[in-house]
Amino acid sequence: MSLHEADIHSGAGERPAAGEEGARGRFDRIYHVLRTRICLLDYPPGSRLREEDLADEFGISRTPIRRVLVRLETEGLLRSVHGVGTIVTDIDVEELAQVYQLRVELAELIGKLSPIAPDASKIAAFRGMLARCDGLLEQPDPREFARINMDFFHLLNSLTGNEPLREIAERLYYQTTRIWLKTASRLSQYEEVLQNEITIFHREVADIVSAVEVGDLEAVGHIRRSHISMSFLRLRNESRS
Amino acid sequence: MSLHEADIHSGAGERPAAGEEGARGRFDRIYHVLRTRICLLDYPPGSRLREEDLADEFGISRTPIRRVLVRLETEGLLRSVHGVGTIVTDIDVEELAQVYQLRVELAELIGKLSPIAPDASKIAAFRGMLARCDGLLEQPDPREFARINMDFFHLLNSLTGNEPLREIAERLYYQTTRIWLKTASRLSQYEEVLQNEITIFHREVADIVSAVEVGDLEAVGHIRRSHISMSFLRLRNESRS
DNA sequence: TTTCCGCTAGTTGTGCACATCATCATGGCC
DNA sequence: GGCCATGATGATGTGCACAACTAGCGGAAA
Repeated sequence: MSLHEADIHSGAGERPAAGEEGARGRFDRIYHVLRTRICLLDYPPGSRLREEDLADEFGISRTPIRRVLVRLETEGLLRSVHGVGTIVTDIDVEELAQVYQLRVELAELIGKLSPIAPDASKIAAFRGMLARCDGLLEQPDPREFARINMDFFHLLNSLTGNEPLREIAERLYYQTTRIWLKTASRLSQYEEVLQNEITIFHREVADIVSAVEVGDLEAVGHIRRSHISMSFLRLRNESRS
Repeated sequence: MSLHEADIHSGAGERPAAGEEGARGRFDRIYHVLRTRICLLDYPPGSRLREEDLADEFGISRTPIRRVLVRLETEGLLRSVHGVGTIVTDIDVEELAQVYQLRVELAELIGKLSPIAPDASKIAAFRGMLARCDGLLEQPDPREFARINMDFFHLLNSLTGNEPLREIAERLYYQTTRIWLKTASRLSQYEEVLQNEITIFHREVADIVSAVEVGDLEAVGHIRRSHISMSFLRLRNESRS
């Protein structure tokens, strides 16, 4: 039944052979590239993605590109309209309130459902994240901030062994993460807000690293929960001003 | 923004025109049909779905069918392998333990996140569900049991206004609902188990209807939570015997 | 001047032919 | 007699041409 076992054949690799990649690997690669572009606002909300352009860029035809776009559409990041185009969904703070509510609840579950006790290398990864935050604090940059935030999320997500939970938390994260860059870039006191946000994020990372070091994953969940909640409230207040 | 409003034009409908359906409507229709077939074991685990057969059945080509299959694959109900076919995923009680854990937690959230106070028609729908359970109790049938269970889930899901939660809960539900029919059909004491399970389900519905009638949606969540949890434990015990 | 009709350009959706891949049967070689 | 190679077969994946559809522009009529 299980087709998952790696086939150990005789000579040259018939499988993805180190350098190559199968159809599934290419799908994942393009999917992640496009998702990152959307969340870093390389494709701003409302902009159009021409299927043929993407096909040319990745050196394939429209067909496999469409698979990726369909996936991104089900995730809520795109919307394809017949005869019009494939446009990046616009997002609004109020519309994301429900997603944030759900993320708050799920954050706590990460420390409760099948928690994975972090080993030495994982703890090292957390400390490395803290170091990146130090650098960010000295040299603030919104794009780099978004990237670190993303990497930190994946690291946190790896603390639970519950795969469905990981998948869902990831999906919700990518539905909401754009909103900060979008609203912040339109604020007048942009520099101040960025610096402030980075400072708060640095504290969150420091707190969580402390909790990880002593192996208290439930505490990680609580810290994370409160920070997601507060982050949303700040966002809401800023967008109303 | 909202394209959801029904267009009230002059004469003959330019939109889906009552009888017709757009590409998106057809997608949903076929998607639901196939999902139901999978969950009712019309397509048993391990069986193969030929894209061309499906294309012929629905009177279209392989292309739009593939969209549906890709979706069902991301939901975890199918698995397409190049050169082999698209096969219905096989499921195992132990593998679903994590999904059940998550469903247990989410069940409680339905009563907490943006609960919708049920109006008269909704309460009537719940009572109708109870009536269907009465009928089922007198004339046990596994397939009908699965159908009622499905409808009851959707009714419960409509009690929360949190759309992301509804979507996720639905996805997890359809990942797990097949397992009961599959394991039960292989038991020796099939009739007894079915009768017992229906009796318990009838109690659950009665309890929840009572809670809905007094408008206590948090209680609904708690009842639902405990029943999902116990249902999984029974399943696990039965499959081990 | 304004409004409405229709045309054109451009995009996604669909159908079909072919490429790619895995499985299985078959036959020759050791 | 057993084993490996090889081709036939049938499935999904890909590329391409065309259909369906929308938005915008332009011109003619009221």
